[in-house]
Amino acid sequence: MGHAPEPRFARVAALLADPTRARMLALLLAGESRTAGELARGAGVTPQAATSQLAQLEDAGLIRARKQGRHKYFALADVEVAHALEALSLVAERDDVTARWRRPAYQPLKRARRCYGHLAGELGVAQLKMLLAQGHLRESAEGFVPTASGADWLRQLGLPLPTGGGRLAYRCMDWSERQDHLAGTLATALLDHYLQRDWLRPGQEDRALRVTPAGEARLLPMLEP
Amino acid sequence: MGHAPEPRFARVAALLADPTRARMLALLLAGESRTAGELARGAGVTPQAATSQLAQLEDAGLIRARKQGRHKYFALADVEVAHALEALSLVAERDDVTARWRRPAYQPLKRARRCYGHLAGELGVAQLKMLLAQGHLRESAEGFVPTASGADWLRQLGLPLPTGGGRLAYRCMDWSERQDHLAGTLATALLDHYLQRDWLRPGQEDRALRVTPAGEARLLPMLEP
DNA sequence: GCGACAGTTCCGGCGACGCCGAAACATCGA
DNA sequence: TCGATGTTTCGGCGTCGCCGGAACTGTCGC
Repeated sequence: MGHAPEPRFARVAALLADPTRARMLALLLAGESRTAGELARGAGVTPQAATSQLAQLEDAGLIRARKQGRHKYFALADVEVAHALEALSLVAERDDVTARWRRPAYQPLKRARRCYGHLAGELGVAQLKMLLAQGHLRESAEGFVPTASGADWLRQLGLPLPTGGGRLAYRCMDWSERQDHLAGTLATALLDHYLQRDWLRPGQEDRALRVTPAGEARLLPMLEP
Repeated sequence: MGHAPEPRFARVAALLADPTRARMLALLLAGESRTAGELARGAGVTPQAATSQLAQLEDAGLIRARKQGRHKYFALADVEVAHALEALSLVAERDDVTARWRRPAYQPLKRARRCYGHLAGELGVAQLKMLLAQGHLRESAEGFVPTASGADWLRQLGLPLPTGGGRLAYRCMDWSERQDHLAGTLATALLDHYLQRDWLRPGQEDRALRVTPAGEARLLPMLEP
């Protein structure tokens, strides 16, 4: 035999399989750049080990590096890598979703978290539901487009409509809620806005987002009917 | 430190990382059930090795087994596993798509192949384009719904509208064409129809589908404007 | 029942890969 | 220029998991 070539996806999977690399990627999945040292600490390994793993991820094109002074900042290469990680997570969490997410340690993560720059978790799902229920977004061929009332809503929020840089808005499967949330440049702009207003505050160690008191006052009424 | 748990997706990735398991999954990605022996031969390993790997995949819930006499038939567990494999492939092929698919050995695979039961490759993309261009499908909240003309077209083909058993029709990214093709129970029914009419013929060793002369006469004019 | 075939289990060997310690290299602040 | 901090290179060790040989269980055909 021996005529069967190894499927290409196996190479990528091997890179995601190592716990250290996986932890680093999970950190980067929040959408922010991190330095090599941060990633090393976050993954619980020495800087040498981190260098080695990060080099492999970069060689394979899964992450991109940017040197700045004596720091080296890393980020996911593109949205397709993020999608692959989400798709794998969806399978990995498939079995015992309910049991897993009930554990106290995971409550914040289930509540709200970042998914490659946009909002995910219960809040992310609620946001998309609200935007559709209020008629602020309309389904289109390639995702969503804002309606007139949606443009109003954004203007009232003080947020210009993002231009360029990828698809504006589309569905993204949420692997804790198993429903769709909003992705795209619009979703990213919205989350940035919430963070700037300090309605949500990022955690240090993971992708979780805490709802601040100001956020409770402004965000929750906005999202819940 | 040491507070960081290993992301769950790493476990799944580890299962997809081994070349033997990856080859087996690639075979199953065509959507048909295969026996353990077939998978062993297809992966180029002894039956003992195959048993071990298949057991791991089954324990993790990536594949499902059904015993029948002295044979054991395996299939992917569900569509989410297929999606994860596709998403990984999309990343894996990202770099050198054009170069890779130009190689003669991959031409049939690029031309037409099965993707978890539905048609993919150039033909799959063409099929979706035709259905949309002719107005046979209309975009909806959860995917596509057939229009009146679409129902006519199906009736003319001698194909009843599939009922139940998952979403009817939706987009699925094609990783050789980097465009969408049609997925869902309707897409599966269409491919089954083409295979029954012997317009397409499955390969033995991989997911490729060869276009028969009858298929050239009936299928190509149908799909190309 | 008896051989042939499909699939399974146990076990020893081996290869691959990630980790760390030590030391070098690069950059920043004073 | 000098020390401090961030990142890289190298060598050696430990571990994990895949593979194939041999032997066993269950099923089919006669």
